Amino acid sequence: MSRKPDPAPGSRPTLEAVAARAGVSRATASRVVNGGAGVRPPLVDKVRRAVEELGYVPNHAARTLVTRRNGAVAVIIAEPEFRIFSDPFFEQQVRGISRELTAHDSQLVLLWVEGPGDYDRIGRYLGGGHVDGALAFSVHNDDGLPSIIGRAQVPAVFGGRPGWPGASGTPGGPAVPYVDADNRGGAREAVRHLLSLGRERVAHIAGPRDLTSAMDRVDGYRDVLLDADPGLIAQGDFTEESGARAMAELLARRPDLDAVFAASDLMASGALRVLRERGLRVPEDVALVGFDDMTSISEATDPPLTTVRQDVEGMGRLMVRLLMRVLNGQETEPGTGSAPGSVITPTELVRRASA
Amino acid sequence: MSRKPDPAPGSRPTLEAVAARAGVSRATASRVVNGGAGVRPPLVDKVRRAVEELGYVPNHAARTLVTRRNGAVAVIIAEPEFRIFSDPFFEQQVRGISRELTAHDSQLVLLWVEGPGDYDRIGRYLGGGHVDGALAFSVHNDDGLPSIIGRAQVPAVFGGRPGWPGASGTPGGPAVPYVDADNRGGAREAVRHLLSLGRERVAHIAGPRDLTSAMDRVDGYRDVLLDADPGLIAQGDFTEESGARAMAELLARRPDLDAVFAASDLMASGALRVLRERGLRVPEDVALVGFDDMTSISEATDPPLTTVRQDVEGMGRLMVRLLMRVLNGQETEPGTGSAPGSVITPTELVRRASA
DNA sequence: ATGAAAGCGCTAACAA
DNA sequence: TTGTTAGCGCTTTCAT
Repeated sequence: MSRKPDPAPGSRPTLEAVAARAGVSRATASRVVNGGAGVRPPLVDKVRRAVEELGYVPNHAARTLVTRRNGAVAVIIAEPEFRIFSDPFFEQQVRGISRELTAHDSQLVLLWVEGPGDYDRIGRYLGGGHVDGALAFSVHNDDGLPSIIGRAQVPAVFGGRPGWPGASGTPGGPAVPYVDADNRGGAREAVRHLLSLGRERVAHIAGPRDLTSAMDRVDGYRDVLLDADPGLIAQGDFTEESGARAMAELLARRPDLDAVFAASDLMASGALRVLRERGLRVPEDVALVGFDDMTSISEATDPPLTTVRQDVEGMGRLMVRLLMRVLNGQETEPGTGSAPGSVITPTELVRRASA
Repeated sequence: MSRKPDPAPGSRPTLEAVAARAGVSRATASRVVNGGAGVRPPLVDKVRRAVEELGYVPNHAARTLVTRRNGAVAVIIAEPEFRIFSDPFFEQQVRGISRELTAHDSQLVLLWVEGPGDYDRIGRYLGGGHVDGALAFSVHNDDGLPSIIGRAQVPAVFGGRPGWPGASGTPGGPAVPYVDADNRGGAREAVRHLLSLGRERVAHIAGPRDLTSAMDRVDGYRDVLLDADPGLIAQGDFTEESGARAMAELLARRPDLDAVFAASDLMASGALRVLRERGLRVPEDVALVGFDDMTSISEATDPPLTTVRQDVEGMGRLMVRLLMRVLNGQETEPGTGSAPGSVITPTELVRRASA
């Protein structure tokens, strides 16, 4: 009877069906489905009821096709970080992202990069318009991810200040918006705290050289201790083990040190272990400050760690907000040719017993 | 000049543009883009070149609209499990899923459920046709997720045999395909191993009652020890702490026990701790077998744990394969009205020093 | 306030 | 083998 063949039994109802049932046009049905602004209440009601009865759910692809909005954001996680999901750090950041994305009615599409071999696939995906934007984490400087993202021309926000050129606004490379903690400021605060305690020989256990967060913390240390003996700085890699090694090194070079600022709680706990093995009391003989406030560590050590806290979940949420701002074009205002702004979130010194 | 207005500078080239540039029809261009079967080589070349020069990338939404295929699969993770990402178990399973999905040119969309309040959102998403199917994990019996997925009418595969009715093929509820390890068989093997060692009073530390995997392991234990003293079974919840408590309980009830089969390595390690505190030697006085073979635990204990291994990554991959089979309709063959099959993967006893 | 109609970019019959 | 054409389901001017 009907001109158009009846829909297959398994297929979902379309807007058309809703409109028919409500006795309105597709346009009106669409308006109602999208908020119903400018439609008279009785009609709104009719359509709503039809939607209900038919169990209508908008077809995403069709909508995307015309609106050019996907309602999805990619979160790119490279293997080394994923491994670190055990690291409360990452879990928290992803949780923040997930929550904020939900608040923006967007979905999280997880792109798991296991190696450079996956870059092609990722690039194709990003370029294919599957997602409105991407969230990535600043990994090591030599990482190829940034350029992949750049080529895909997809709006992106980084977690952590990227270390490659262009990130800081170098002409040539586009400025990438990022969200980072105030690592430098936090480090300064940690060191100043140690000085305020009367400590005079404050050592530093630094994180990996190719991580901007680690380097920023060294810079903060140096900001306060302008003329610090280079021998007071030892290199670590953010692991417990490296913290222990670095501590041993420092003790060998400067047995007279009376304070240590470690660039991560994990390294601080390693340092603490060595300190105790050597019979040095914390904080009496050596005061110790960590960084991150990973409570599973900082509250568990004996004594608990004084450390620098960063609001990791908040940083995750901020990444999303920044991205949304870019997506909504609020960054491309005609007057200001300004690049999308990055955000530095404040840190906070958390005093516990170790310093 | 042209009938259609020139595309906006920012927009991506369409198939139309590629076709025009290659001097062919859209249909031919489409054919080439999708493999190029049945198109003569010279044309294929031309089109390929045009694609290259224009940097053409197919529009996903448009393609999905007509093919009704998304190339995306949702992985639904509820908060409690996400937390367990620290659990190598989950990380491995998701890795398996991710790899297999990639092999099938599908994307992983992570749906993170923080609580029952999220069910609506999840249901809407699943129903909206954003994904071709869903992968979920069998959580506790009272979980509402299964029904959400059922209502959304989206093909799904579960990790772990669901505990709710219908899962086992109860009429009324649709049978949900799942992938699970042979928990019962593995448990039997563990207990038989203990018996083969000459042990006569084998106790069991069971996992949570609302987890089918845990209950299956109890069943396996009972299969072998038909007339076991109920006092030889103690209740745990898969945590280290609960394993310790259960061990203490067992020792109080049956000081004469000479073997323990714990339903998880974590609980086994807790039991081990208590055993040693009581001055009991493992395996001399009490032989101990765990389950899971989480090497970070089983290889680290002293003595290392004899345990039952399951191929977790493989199970993840299998979940995807099963789903793909459903998606490709290979399960709906006219003749067989059979429900999509579930898969039970074999386990393997790994002998170390504890038994 | 509502409806008619024009596409969004692509695939898949169907023709040629 | 290639091209023509008809939609997929939706949003959005533009009329009314």
